[in-house]
Amino acid sequence: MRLFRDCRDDVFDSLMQAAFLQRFPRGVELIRESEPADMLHIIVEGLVQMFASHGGRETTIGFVRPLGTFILAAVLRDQVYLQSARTLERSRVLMIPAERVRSAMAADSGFMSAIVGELAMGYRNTVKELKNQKLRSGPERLANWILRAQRFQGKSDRVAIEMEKRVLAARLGMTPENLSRAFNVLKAYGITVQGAEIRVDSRDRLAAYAKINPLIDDFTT
Amino acid sequence: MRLFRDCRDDVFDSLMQAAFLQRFPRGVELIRESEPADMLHIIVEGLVQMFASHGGRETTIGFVRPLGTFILAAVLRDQVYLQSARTLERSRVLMIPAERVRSAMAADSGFMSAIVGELAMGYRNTVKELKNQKLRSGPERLANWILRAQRFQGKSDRVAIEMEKRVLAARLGMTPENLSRAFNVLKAYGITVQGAEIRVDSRDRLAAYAKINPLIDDFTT
DNA sequence: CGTAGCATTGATGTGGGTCAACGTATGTGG
DNA sequence: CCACATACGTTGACCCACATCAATGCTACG
Repeated sequence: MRLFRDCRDDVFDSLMQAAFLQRFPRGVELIRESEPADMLHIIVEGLVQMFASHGGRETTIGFVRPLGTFILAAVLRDQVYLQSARTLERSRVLMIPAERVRSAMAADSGFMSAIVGELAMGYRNTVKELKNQKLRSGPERLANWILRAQRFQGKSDRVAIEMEKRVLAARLGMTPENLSRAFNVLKAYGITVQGAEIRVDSRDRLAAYAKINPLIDDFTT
Repeated sequence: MRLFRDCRDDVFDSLMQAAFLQRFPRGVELIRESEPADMLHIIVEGLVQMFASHGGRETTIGFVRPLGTFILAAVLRDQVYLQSARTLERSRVLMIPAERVRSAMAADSGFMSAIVGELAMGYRNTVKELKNQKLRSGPERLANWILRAQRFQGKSDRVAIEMEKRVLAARLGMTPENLSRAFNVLKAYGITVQGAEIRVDSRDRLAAYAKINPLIDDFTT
């Protein structure tokens, strides 16, 4: 994977020697905010939700899918986690002790450079997610999600919802009830839902409503 | 400053040779989102607001005060800015060409290490700001701001608002109207406002309402 | 002084959360 | 294989936080 591409062999071995790969069923809390960051997690398979709580409320901060990492920033600063993580699907996670990551970084500037890139990308994705949340309405976020899923899955006018709707709702920062209502709003723009399948009558009409913005939606920049 | 402490002398010289220090009056847009990241900005004096726009709306993402930096992540990835920045006070800003920062990083692992720390801290502060916004109500955010300002300014029961109220409102993620209302809400917890001065009758009552949370409020962790 | 911008207050609108009821699907045990 | 249980999904009613709009008051500076 990208993170280890420029890693020296001995450093890589040292990391892997201390690492372990573990399977988790769905709905498991992998880390909890306020705990010290003792492991770097790399998600190999599945889907993980990052969230935070305060005063009985909870908010979704983002999602990690293969081969993303968390929580790199806490590991690097040797601090507590600011976020919690739970699996949304059966997942496989590679865990590397934080201490090893820090010493590998000190020993191998190629690895450190990769870490910097990964960290910067995570940072930028968080900023994009924040903009998505604060500058768009619920139905707009859904419209953009559909367009992205369609691009990702192929060019058909059918889009499969590959997770439970309640999970999609959380991912889009809304309640399940409001997700239903958001789908109803999008009916006017040629969207129909049948179970786990979405039909897109007119990509153009949907795109006009969604107001695609590369500074929010592009996951490579 | 911390960012250059472990920097090799020749690398530091190379950075400073290409850098320039500039003064800006209040209300100047220093960078604009979607532009390529050509300069790393280090704020030496003053106050800068980071914000983003989309579809006619605008949202505050955070604030930078001395000796913070922006936009490190964009500079490191050689990408466009995702945020815009404007001065909220007269400010002095040190600007270093992005290319120099990247080559200095490649040449000097001490500097790279400092960059990693700065980037991770910025990342974590953004996450805290996001939690502050999404998990607290407006009056709660104000209460926490008052408590922090009080700690910062001294132990008196008077707290000075050192910026225009409209600026404070933006910083707290609300409109000026709602800031007024938030102050009214806090009357019940012993807060009175007189122009630019806040009086805190009982720190304890305010703190109980504010629900201080180190995972949101501490700026060092 | 007078005026322009800032601050406050009130009225109103809206997005989205919450609660409750009902419908629908899925899987399990008799 | 059916019946029921359990969870998920949808819909409607309602509420709350906050934005918006409009009017007025305040203050500061030329």
